Amino acid sequence: MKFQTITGTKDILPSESSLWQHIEQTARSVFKRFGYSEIRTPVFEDTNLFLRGIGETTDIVGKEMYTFKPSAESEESLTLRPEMTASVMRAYLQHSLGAQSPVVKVYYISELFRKEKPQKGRYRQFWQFGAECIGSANPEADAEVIAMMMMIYDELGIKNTTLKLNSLGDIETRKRYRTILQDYLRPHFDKLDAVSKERFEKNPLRILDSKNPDLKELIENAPRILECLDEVSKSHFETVKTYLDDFGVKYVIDHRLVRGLDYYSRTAFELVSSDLGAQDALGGGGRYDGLGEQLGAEKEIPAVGFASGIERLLIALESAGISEKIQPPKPDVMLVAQSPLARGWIMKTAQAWRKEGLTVETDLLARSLKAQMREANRLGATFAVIVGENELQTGKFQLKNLLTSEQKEIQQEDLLSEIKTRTA
RNA sequence: GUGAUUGUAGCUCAGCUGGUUAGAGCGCCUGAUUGUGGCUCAGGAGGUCGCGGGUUCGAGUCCCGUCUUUCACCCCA
Repeated sequence: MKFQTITGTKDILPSESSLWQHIEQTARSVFKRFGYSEIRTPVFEDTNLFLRGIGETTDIVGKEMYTFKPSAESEESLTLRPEMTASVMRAYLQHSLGAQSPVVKVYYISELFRKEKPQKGRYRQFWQFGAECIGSANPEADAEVIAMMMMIYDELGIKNTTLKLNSLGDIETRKRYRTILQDYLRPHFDKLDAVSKERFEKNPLRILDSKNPDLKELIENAPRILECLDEVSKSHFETVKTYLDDFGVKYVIDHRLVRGLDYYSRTAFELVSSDLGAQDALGGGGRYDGLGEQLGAEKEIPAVGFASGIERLLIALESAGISEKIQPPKPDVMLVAQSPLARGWIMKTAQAWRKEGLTVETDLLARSLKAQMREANRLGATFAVIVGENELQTGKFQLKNLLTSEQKEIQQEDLLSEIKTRTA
């Protein structure tokens, strides 16, 4: 029996981890500059958290959750987290984070679990980085979150993206618009496809999202939610757009952008890339003022956030030719031993130099000098030091620069400082 | 869940209508006169042809099942 990864899961191998670290470091760096702190929550939660938070009619909750009982006789139901926002809000409420500071700004880099059929840019265990800004109802928060997300992509060098922007208004607006949309669609009901007919009652806004080309014209001519906005949402949206203009963040208004999770209100946004195939969303987010109350808060808790798929970002980095430029770190020096006695010396010296901060390689296979040199070259070491009986007796060492092929004789006591200055 | 698609050395792939010990490139290892890498040359290791059945004198090649890969629908990051 050969073991292998479960369908929809992936190993991140040593050859790829540099790229992952590069993405994570870039994200952390931007988050830090915006004053966001990291939050880490458990990978599993009470199933009800997601039922309440995400919405029971959504596909995520309806058919994509990994739900299990901690033991056969237990009443409890647990679920591997399919997204982070509900967990973050749960932590915010549980620890009364809002009582300590009026605005709580957190980010995460986490793995999530959804039992979907895998395809390009979609896995059953996948990674997201994202941020939540909790406590401000003002458009400044929306603008900042969007700008922060865009800055990460910008610093990673991602081009060919489109930022889509829309506003869903407040809850009243959505209710009102829902009726308006249904009234518009009702005379055309027979023309709708099966999926859209299904959505007509349950979630008519999703019909706008349909990829069916036959419905294109119908959807184009549908009444737009932006024209139905309440006054507060309208001016909120205008202010968000003004800030984005000021920041130089480019966007397009997309009337069809209706985010899938129930808790969104007002601002909704999505960053799409043409490099990605059918799953074209690199990241997305929006305002979710209603979530806190859904999870049991006494009053409305205004909040806005975004989430980005790391595997999808990887695809975009790949097609932009950026991923190949991120190389794994290379050793400063390879210590090459020519005899058993020399091997003892290089082991001790390697240990000492590593404490000094150098990246030092040695051959663990006791191979020939030639093989050790080959290894040094393969690893991309800057220097090789060849250590044999002569060196140990005379205290004079051959320091070879593998990048230039220059070799010179150095006194033992000067080796470390020479290598340090030349690799700094 | 539905519909397609893939599966041969570590990697990328050949293998014609079923026929003797399954190949290439890259990578890996060793060597090219005894203490020196990268290029070149020579040699070498490495494969239950996803797995299980079946057809056949004979299957990597045909059939069935199963798992897996990839892509799309659905949905989403």
